[in-house]
Amino acid sequence: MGRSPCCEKEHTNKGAWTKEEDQRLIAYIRVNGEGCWRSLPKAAGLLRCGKSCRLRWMNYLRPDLKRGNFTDDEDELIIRLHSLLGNKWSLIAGQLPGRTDNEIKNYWNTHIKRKLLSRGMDPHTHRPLTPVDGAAASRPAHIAVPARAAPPTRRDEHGGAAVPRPEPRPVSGPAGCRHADLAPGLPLPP
DNA sequence: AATCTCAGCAACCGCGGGAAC
DNA sequence: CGTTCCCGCGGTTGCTGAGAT
Repeated sequence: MGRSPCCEKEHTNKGAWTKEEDQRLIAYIRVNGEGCWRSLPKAAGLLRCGKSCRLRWMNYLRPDLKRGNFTDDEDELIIRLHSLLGNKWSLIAGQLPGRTDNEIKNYWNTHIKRKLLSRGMDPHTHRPLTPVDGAAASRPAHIAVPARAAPPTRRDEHGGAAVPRPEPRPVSGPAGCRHADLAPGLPLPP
């Protein structure tokens, strides 16, 4: 019943991606487009599970990714969307072209949380932390406000897995797979 | 100069929804 | 109609490098 036999998890690599793996994945998707992640690794000659390939492509290799510091506008938009949607990172990412849910999630946890706390706002409820005045006064002691200048350190190397960003290039749609792309966008409230 | 601490980020894990048999 | 499987999402982990001591 059901479908054909499923993904064998043995004989798959884990951890950081190598340049060669990246290039194989890019090359395959350039030709065949996104989608059918389960069969992709085998077809592309990768010893990875489809899930891992999808993640790598979506979060790092996609040509339309921005890969840079978030602007103040983006910050504010993320904060606003988070107050409306909660931790629906994929929905929030849908409103920020070139940004991924994983990137936004990481950015939220490392930067925006602190930003809100320094304003005296609860990052979860988006309400003032306590009735008492002053942001710093109400900040929990264990939560540090930007301890460092937080320079825009974008480690393009991670375990030697980084690869030069591929030049932007339209990718053909899912080749025969059922799922559609993420909905184009949510109507933003006034 | 060496060591320690912590921020930042890529990648993994587990689960739920929904489509394919 | 029930079962199986794929896809995508959110949460978490672990590694790396920069700053502090």
